[in-house]
Order: sequence, then structure tokens, then C-alpha cells
Amino acid sequence: MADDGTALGDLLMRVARTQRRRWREALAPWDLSPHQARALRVVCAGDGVRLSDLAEALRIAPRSATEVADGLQERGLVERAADPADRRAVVLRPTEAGRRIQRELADARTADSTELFDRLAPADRAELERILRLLTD
Amino acid sequence: MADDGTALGDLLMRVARTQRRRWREALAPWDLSPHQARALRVVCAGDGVRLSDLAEALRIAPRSATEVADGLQERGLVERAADPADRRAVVLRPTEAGRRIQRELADARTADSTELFDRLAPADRAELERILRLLTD
DNA sequence: CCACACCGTGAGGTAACCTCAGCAAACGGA
DNA sequence: TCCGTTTGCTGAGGTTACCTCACGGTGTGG
Repeated sequence: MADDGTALGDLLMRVARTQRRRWREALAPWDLSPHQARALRVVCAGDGVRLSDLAEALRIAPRSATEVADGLQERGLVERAADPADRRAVVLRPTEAGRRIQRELADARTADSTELFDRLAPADRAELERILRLLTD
Repeated sequence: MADDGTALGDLLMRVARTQRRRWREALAPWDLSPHQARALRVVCAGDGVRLSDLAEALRIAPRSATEVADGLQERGLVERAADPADRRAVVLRPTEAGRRIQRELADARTADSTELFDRLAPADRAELERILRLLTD
């Protein structure tokens, strides 16, 4: 009954934590961390993603993007290539395996989200979306 | 428009991330990590919290609770004492400073949550709470 | 054409976890 | 009562995912 908003904040964080945990568990079969999955998604979304762009997308230091790329490359999911437009830069492109895994990941993510939010009535889902949208400016 | 739930999940995570970032920034004046703040809250809530209880509350390994306790103790916020009921065990109690900081933290948290959720109409807050509660079983 | 900014990466550091081993204390039969 | 097992904490040491700093190769504006 606390109307100070703290309870609401707790509730929100709790649901978010549940979702994050579920997603990490769903990711286990591919042996990827959430961060790596996100990175792969970024690489697959763009066409030749620079390491600095990846760093910005993941909100980490450029140096750290190198390591994320190393991890993905070791698993054979992405490839480094010289940027034709700037010989200093390196661009990342998904390999065939990378694209396939990314598709599987996207499907898993959809399934996971659907499973979680299916317990809500359609009207409640719409309502939740509307209200959450008010909170993101 | 995607009704597969992914958009809703993204939205939720985004709001949660915003809230987490705000909270971490709000915490900066005390030079405490969110985890330490949470630990202090646990210690202040109970009366003589065992390290193993703290570990469970924070969902970390017992060994890691030792380190969290070390950090709080170094800052003079909690004290270790022998558990009178079990001489193997160590209980944590807040110091006077710890209690004071905890009160300040609680106030800051309330203020922070209030500021975030105040942009919602009371009816929307109630609606959000109702829907989120449906998602926590 | 040159000082300067920028790109990725090696080197090295930190924070927050973890497991494993060990010690002291509690407990539970036989 | 006594001893084997369990429990509670912690030292030692490892992992992961970040970070800053320095550097060599490359673009760019005055």
C-alpha cells in the first residue's frame, strides 16, 4: 500500500530480474552470455559493424569491445575484416554459423517473452505497453 | 506493433535499466555499490544477520558474503559479533553510522522512485502495479 | 606536410563473483 | 560418552568482464 513508489519500483525490478534470469537460462544451450548474444544481434543487424560501433551499442569501452569480438570470433560466429573505407578500422561480419545461431536466438527470445507475457490478457498487455512507454523519454 | 511479446520485454528491460542506472547514480554520494546498499538494508532489517543468511538474501555464495561484509565493515557500517546461539556463526549488526546511512538511503530511494513514477497518473500507477503483480508468481 | 585526432589492441589492473580446502564448533547416533 | 558427519566462516587462488594507459598505424584540417 506504500504510495511512495518504492513498492512499484521493487515490483518492476523483480519482474525484470525474473525476465533476465529466464533469458540467461534460455541462452544456456548455446553457451553464450547475454552480453555475447546482444553483441551477435548487433553484428547481425548492421552490415559490417565497426568495433567502436559495437562498443557504443553495448555501452562499454572500445577496448572491451575487442574482447567481446574475440569471444565471438573464437566461437566462429563473427569474422573480422578490414574496413575498405578506413584502413585503421575493423568491421565485424557474422559468419554463416553466426547468422544461424542469431536466428535461433531470436526465435528463443520470442518464445521466452511470449511465454512470460501470455499470462496477461491482451488488454493488459496493451495497457502495460502504454504505461511503460510513458516512462521512457 | 509486434505482438510477439519481444517488444514488451524490451520495453520492460529498458525501464528497469533506466531505474537501475538512476539508482546507481543516486548512490554515488555514499560511495556504495547497489549490492552493498542492498546488503546494508538486509543487515538493518534483521536483528543479527548471519553471514549465511546474508548470502541467501543476496543470492550469492556464502564465501562471497564474507567479502561483502568485509566491505561494509571497512566502511564502519556493520560490525561482526559472535552468535551467542552458535559459536561457529558470525552475526552482522549495523553500527550507528550504518543505521544512519541506511535511513538516508531509504529516503533517497523513495525520492528516486517517486520522481520516476510521478509522471504517471495515480490510476496508471495502480494499473501498472496490478499488471506487474500478475507477472510475479 | 605536419600536428593532431582517431582505430584497434597489448599490457596490466580492479571488482565481484566462484570453488576448494581447512579449521572450529555443533550434532547425532551407537 | 565419543566419534564421524555436517555446518559456518574464511584463506588461497581462479575466472570473467570490465577498466585505463600506451602505442603503432591511419586519416584529416590548417
